[in-house]
Amino acid sequence: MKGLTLRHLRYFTALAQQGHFGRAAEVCAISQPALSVQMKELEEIAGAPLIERGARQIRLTNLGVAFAERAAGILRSVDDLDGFVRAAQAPFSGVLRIGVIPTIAPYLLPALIRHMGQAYPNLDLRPREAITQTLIRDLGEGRLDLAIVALPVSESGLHEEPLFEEEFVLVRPCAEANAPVPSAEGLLEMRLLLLEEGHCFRDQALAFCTPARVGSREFMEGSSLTTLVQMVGAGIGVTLIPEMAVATETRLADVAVARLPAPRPKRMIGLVWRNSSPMAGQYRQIAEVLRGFGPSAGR
Amino acid sequence: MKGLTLRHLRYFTALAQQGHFGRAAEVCAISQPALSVQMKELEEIAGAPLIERGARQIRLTNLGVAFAERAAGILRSVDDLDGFVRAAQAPFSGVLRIGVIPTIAPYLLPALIRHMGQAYPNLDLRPREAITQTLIRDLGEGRLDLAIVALPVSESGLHEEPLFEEEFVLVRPCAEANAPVPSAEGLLEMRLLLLEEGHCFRDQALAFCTPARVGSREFMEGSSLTTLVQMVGAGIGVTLIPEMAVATETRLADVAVARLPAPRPKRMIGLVWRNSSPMAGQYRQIAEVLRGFGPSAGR
DNA sequence: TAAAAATACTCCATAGGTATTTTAT
DNA sequence: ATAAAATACCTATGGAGTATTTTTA
Repeated sequence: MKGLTLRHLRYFTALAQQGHFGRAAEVCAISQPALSVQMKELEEIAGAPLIERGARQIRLTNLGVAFAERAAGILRSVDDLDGFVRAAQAPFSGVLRIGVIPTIAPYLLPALIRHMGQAYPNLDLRPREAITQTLIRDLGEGRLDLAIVALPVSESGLHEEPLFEEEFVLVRPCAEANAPVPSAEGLLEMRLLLLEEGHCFRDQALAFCTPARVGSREFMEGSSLTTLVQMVGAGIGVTLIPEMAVATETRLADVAVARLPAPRPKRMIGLVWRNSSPMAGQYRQIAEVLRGFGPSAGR
Repeated sequence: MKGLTLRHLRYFTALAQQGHFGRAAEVCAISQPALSVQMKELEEIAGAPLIERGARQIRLTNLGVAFAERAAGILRSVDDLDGFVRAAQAPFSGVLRIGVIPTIAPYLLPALIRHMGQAYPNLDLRPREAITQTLIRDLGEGRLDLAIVALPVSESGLHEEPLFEEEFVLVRPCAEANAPVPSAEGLLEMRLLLLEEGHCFRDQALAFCTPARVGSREFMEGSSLTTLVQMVGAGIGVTLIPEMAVATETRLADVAVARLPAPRPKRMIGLVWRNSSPMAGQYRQIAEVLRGFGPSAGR
């Protein structure tokens, strides 16, 4: 069918419906000769007679009738594209693959999923939890649309949209609840429990202590904040956790939470996308929604 | 989707596969700028971003991916049209609606259907039995492709293709088997059994007797040749039947068959189609096949 | 700086218009 | 003679080419 165009099909289906070149041409808003030429061309392309031409009236051949049905089906699919795009184009609709770091995901995602599911039933939200490195790589390679991580990521080609700042708090065994809050240097004297390598929060917590030279000291490591807090509850040491994790993690643990002295440790949480993405406008709207879920909301 | 063309979809699916304007353009056998312009136009028509443009590589948006899938489906349907037409175009294939008069159908159709079904398995033969008047009307109005009737029909717009001549024979009770064969005039002295009004064969049989002035005589009437022959067997009268009916109708009846004296009554059986039909070539081939089923074959 | 897409322009193929002829009833 | 489609011819839109600029990594 080399050279076949949708125009041919549109005109032909009109002709099939009207059974008359003049009227069909009118329907197509073209002149009768123009339609005549196009139909002749169509039969040439198809390599088969589709139209039975009589002087007073025309009619389709059996093949023409079948062809017209198929053509109508194709045109329907084409016209459906329009509605399809419009539906997908509606804000907060379609697939949205979003990655979140493990020290945010458990505290943000439940509320986010609940909220988005109710507010935007046409949005197919697909969250994933992974460490920053993985998220950034997947984002860059197109396997994610958005990532919620701690800024900065400083990856070329990615846009960073700040969402909110999040402070870190000290978690101690209950027994020490009334002891004075240690300084950054003092923290290193205690047994500090940290997340395992790869988690950005590990580095962020360590950064707070760095002024006092971390050196080669050994720390207990855990693979989740829950683990760390439970270990603190067992009296094994102390740890830092981000503000948003407090409500969830300290509920069932025998621990005390204390704000640290200035300069308080904190991190900036942000939304990241490829700056080549044409959906930036929508992503900014999503950022606005996310700001409503930040720790400032609870303070 | 005003202005959308198959070209847009073809180029876009190529771009989706290649992920690179230059290579996609090469695949499409056009220049890179040409592709670029078309894709920009496509996004304009779609009213949504489909392509995420980066400096080193491009990638489709989520919508673009979904769009490409749909586009590919449409293109597949379009390309299928080709094979569809080719299959339908093969000689002796597709639907063939053929009408046959009742005094031919029972004797011709079984053999015809058997033969065509074996020889042309792709032919969807749809036979119908009706009187000439009905067949001609349906043929003219496009509800039939072909009709097998007695010629001439002399209907404007219809082509008449003669197939074979068919003589009429006299059917008498067995008891009269050795009586001399009556002349046309003699027939009228006997009780002549005829088909009911509407059957062309009734008129054809009467025409044979007309020289002797049929007048207002009363005839017994039957609705099928089988009925007439059975009545003859019961001694009620005599009748004329067409040559092709002899084998079938006289097998189980107690009757004798005799050829009539010259000028022997006969009729020309022909194949009829709209002379506006572009399938005339194929119909002529079918006429050739039908000639093999005529009475001359059995003589 | 280099690779890739977008833009600018030019040309030509072709869709479509008007006028006319052909065809079949 | 008439209605309808085909043909002839002309115009203008737009698809595609080449050359060039812009962009971003």
